[in-house]
Amino acid sequence: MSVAVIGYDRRVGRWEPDARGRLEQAALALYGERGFEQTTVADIAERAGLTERTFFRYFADKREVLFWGAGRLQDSLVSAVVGAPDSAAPIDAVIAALEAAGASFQEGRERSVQRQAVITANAELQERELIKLAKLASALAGALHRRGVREPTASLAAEAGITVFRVAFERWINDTSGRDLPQHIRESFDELKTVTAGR
Amino acid sequence: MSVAVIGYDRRVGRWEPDARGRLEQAALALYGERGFEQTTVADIAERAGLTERTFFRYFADKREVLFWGAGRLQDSLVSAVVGAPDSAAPIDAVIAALEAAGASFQEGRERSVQRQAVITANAELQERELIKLAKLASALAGALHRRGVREPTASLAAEAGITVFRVAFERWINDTSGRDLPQHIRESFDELKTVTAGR
DNA sequence: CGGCTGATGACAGTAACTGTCATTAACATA
DNA sequence: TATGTTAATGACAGTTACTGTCATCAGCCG
Repeated sequence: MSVAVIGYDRRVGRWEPDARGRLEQAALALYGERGFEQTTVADIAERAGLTERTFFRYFADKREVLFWGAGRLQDSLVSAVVGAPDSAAPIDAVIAALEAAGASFQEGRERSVQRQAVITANAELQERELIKLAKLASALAGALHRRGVREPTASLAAEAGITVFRVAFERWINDTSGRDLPQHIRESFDELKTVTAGR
Repeated sequence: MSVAVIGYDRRVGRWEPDARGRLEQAALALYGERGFEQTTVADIAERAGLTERTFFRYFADKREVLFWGAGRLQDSLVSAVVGAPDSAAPIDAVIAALEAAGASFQEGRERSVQRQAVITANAELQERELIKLAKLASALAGALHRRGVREPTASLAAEAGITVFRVAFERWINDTSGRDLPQHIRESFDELKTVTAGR
């Protein structure tokens, strides 16, 4: 049994620690090696030294391994928007929050690139990504409501912000010039302003 | 066998005609009655007097029944954008196309309301809707490219247009004032302009 | 009349996900 | 120390979406 082999002596509790982390690591590795569809949950569980059933105790489905981190991102964005200076216009509060969060992506760019390659190669994963972004937009609209912003202004500012982020993120991933994500966000936002400006 | 019962005498070919239409009708009815998850493909096939296997010959998956019409919408939007006057700014070409397409939704508003209720009640269906809209945005960006618009302007104009459409569509669905979809699109677009305008 | 075609059925198979109960080291408490 | 409780996992059966493959057979065409 690999469970017994892998560092049994170091184990404190009854089981090898960090089951969730091991599952995540196994899944990401396999998705990268063979692709998402070609990886079964049984494969992942086996590599992690666990069973399929345990996988589904930690992740709602096979896709969620790649996305459960989105919750933290959402929380930090929401508090940034809520805590923005009263003087900030809705869209500026949103963009500033995205820039700040974008900065923390900077360090793990290579990881983001690989993750995005897995997602881009699979339609199901793109669907999941889109709904996470939609929830993010919805949460940001809620944060704007807390600032006293009304509809449809709040939704449009939040959705426009997410649009800027998506375009900027894609450009950052494919960027060879070394510009960082916050910078791409600023540029895309400026471009959006230009695009929507009446003549 | 219900196949034999349902108008056997009127049948011209070997089988009851319009298998696809019968499957679609059965699926929409069942999704409305019991909800999407509580409906199995076997249920749908049975009501249509066909087998599960045949369902999957017409629809790639259980969700696609609700979305295969999106292809036509996309085609009409793309040709509207391509055929817009040279003088039209990118975003205006997109919004005009959406308004025109939106007008054709007007007649079947009740149908749209019911369909949207089914989608809103199910996360999987929302995912599919989002990816259809994303493809739409991508196609619109492509249409703008054909007008000589460059990146990131094309993507941003297309995505911003889709954002406007989404917000407008939601408001139209929940509207009690009787304003039509094109009008909601105009209003949302104006609001977006205001939101993104620098002070 | 006979051969071909295309829509469908029959059937077996895979894999994602769920429900349920059993197991057992660790821990708490008497 | 004994004993009951808990929490993480395993075992296992079941459902259902979806796929591959081959059989069927009415209608059409030569």
